[in-house]
Amino acid sequence: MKWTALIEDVLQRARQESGRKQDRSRRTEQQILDAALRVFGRDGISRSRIADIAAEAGISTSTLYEYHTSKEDIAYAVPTAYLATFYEEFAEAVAGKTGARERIRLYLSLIADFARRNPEWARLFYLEIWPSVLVGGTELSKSVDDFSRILIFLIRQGIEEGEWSAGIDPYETAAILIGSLNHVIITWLLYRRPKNLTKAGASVVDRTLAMLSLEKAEHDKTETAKPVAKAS
Amino acid sequence: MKWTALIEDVLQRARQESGRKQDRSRRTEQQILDAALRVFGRDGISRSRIADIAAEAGISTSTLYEYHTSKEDIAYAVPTAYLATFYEEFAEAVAGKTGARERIRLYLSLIADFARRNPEWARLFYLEIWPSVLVGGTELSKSVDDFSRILIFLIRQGIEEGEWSAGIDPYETAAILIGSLNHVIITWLLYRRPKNLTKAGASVVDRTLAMLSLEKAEHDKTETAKPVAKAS
Amino acid sequence: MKWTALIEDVLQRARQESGRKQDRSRRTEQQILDAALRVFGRDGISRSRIADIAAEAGISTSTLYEYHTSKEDIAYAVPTAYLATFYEEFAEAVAGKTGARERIRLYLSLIADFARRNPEWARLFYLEIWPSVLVGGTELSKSVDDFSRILIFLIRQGIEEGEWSAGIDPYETAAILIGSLNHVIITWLLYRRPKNLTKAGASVVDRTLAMLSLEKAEHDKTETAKPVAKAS
Amino acid sequence: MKWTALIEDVLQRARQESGRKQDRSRRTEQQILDAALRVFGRDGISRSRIADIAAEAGISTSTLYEYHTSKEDIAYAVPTAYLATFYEEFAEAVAGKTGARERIRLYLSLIADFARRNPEWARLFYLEIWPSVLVGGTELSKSVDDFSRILIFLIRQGIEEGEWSAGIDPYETAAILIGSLNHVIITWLLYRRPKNLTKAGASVVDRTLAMLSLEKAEHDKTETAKPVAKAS
DNA sequence: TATGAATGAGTGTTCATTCAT
DNA sequence: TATGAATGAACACTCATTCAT
Repeated sequence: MKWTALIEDVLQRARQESGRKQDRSRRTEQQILDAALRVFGRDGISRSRIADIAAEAGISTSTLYEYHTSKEDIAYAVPTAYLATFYEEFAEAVAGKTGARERIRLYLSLIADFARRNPEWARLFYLEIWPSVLVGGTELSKSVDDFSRILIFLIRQGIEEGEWSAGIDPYETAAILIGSLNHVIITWLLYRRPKNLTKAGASVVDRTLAMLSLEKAEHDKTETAKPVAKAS
Repeated sequence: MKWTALIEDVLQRARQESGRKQDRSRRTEQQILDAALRVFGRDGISRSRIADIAAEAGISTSTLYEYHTSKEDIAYAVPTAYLATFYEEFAEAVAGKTGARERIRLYLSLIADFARRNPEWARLFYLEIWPSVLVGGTELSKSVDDFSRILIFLIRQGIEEGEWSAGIDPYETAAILIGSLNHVIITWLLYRRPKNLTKAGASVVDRTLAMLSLEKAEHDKTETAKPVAKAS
Repeated sequence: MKWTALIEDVLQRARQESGRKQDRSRRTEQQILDAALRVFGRDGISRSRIADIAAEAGISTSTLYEYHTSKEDIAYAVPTAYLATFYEEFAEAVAGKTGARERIRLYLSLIADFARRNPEWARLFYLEIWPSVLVGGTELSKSVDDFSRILIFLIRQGIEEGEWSAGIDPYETAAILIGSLNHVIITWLLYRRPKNLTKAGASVVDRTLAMLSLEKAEHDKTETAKPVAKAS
Repeated sequence: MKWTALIEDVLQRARQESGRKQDRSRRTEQQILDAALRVFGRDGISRSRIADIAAEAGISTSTLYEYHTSKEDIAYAVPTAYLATFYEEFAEAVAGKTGARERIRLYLSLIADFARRNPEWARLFYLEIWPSVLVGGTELSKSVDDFSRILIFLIRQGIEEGEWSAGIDPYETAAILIGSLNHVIITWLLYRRPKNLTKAGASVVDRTLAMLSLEKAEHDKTETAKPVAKAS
């Protein structure tokens, strides 16, 4: 699969037209999502009451049920909507970039920056949604999986481009890149430290990427050494 | 603070033996914790019902209240108990090791292995407890913090021992080490992949440690290069 | 009151044409009644939702309210409409018949046959409407009462015609005739047994009527016997 | 199957030990059933609120749920309990009777009398439960079926005893006997007429039984006539 | 120590009905 | 005439927790 095709695919999954046409509906829907995010972020999903969400959205409980069939449904709709925005942002920003390394750099930095700009969503996503993607099969869980999918794709691309060693496990590399970043983000969400998440995110991304380059260099050295040894 | 003092401190906090003396009580208490772990792991903390835990433990709900004052109390007791076991195991195993690098290696590998041996607890800990350490101030949250504390301590020690660059941020290094490992563990919890967690854990630990060494080497080169450059 | 007057009266009450003139309205009204019958028959009145009825009728819920003021209103309109049809059918068919016995025979047989031809309505009528005619005073409840009224009238007529004993209670006789038939109909509705309701209905009607005749004969014998006894 | 075996079977199905042992429980259970009967009888099952039942029983809603898992469950428990009582009463009373005719007479008369003595239950049973035995498979629906089963059994026995014609359909005969009686009972429930249900019930039972005897006599005559005709 | 019984406070969800367009 | 949108009033059911024995 090509890069453009992958992005298209991801975008398509993320964009979920609500089917509603009328203007009023659209506005209400947005109000609900905003309200839900605020309430979920404040109380946590399980402790949130839909009555609160409705009140926060300025509508009645029953109206909320006109838009979402259950509490669970809302709990999924919120991250889904934001995920879509994130992927849109990324798709736009990545257009100018070539080379796997640069793309990964952009991707991971954007993740951190997006979390900083949407802290309530990030809290919800990293502390509640992600851990419970257990409930597989949902559209959402696929969208979450896309997170890794993109990274894995780019790592493989980087290997092809000779950026990183061919011998390494892409999944492990992905774990290092995204795991490190996640840890920084989660720490920020829990303790608001380090102060500047965007900077800290970029820093850890640059560092891990640099380490991967060093690893490649080291690897190349060893590889080259062997033939020489044989030749002698 | 010295290493031994740190470990002592951590152990002390973790060991929170409940004052129960009688044998029967102890057995019942253990049954409760086992049952709670199973139920929490299966249904998630918020969806678990204490009636279920009591049933699983083979006692009546009211009896359960003789041992724990509330649901929250149980939710804390379970991870606490395991955390204590983990720290005990680590304290024992680390006794023979010297050098920050070796200790970190042991520490992180043991984390992965412990998760593999106690998957239900790991599920609970990584997907529920950790993300919600929000509720700060508790003894538990301190025990969880000890996780990072030990690592940070060892990284600092490593820096002192000249193992890693002095210029780096220990917290970022910790984020890389533990974030990578966590990601591997969580992936395993959610998808049971990679198959062998102990091996995969050790692998990612070795790799990140190796990368840190390369980083140090690179750093040293640059540092040494400069004076040379100046000298020229 | 004369037979023709009774029938006229019954017909008039049953025919409660709604004032709608326009063609489209009429068609929609019919669609609503059909839909309501289907939904009521399927889910039972109390568990039916008007949203379902509207959907089944292919219109919006709000449109349904243009035709009926409430759920109760629909619940009455459906049986009323069918009851009217039934009485029309009966009025037409009975025109050629003379004699109370023949008329009763026709009446009861038609009841069974009508139920067979309109099983959904029958289900609604026998299992929901009839039992709850509790809510008296309505036009509908009067129409339901007409059911018995007609029968009672004919039984009295039969007594006058010397068909049955004068000493018997017409209400009890009616209970026997219609109770037996109802039981057959209800059994059919619940278990679809006997297979052929029209036949089974006719059979039980004929049998009960025959039994009434035997009773009359027996009665006459006893009555005649007595004077004879006295004479001796 | 023998008569005694049939009765045993019916009784066993009807008697449903609640499993509760303690005295307080038993009393509460009874209070619930009494309250439910009152409320159901007053408002109809679907319009009854369990909060009302609980209040009527002098307990809290949640306590009610300790005894019954759902509203439906209560709706079944009430008629079931009374049905059990009825079968007990019948079993005791029938002990002294021999002969199918006498037994049927007792059976049907007892049905009417039982309805008179328990009018709230009768209202519930005849106007709500019976019509909706649709929901088959329940223990209750079997207990309801036992109603007919007993009658059919006795009719067959009567045929064997030469009480009634062998040529007739027992199910139709049952429909006549029980349908007539039901109609009388339902009329009484709806309009409180005739005043004395016990008497009216006994009357219609006696009359239908008498009619069946006349039918048999008539049948015998015809049967005997034929051979004679042949002999000539 | 153990438990059967009881409960208060809560909450997600339904549905008939109205209203502005 | 038709309907999309909105809602108030209910209501069944849950569950952590207490208390008398």
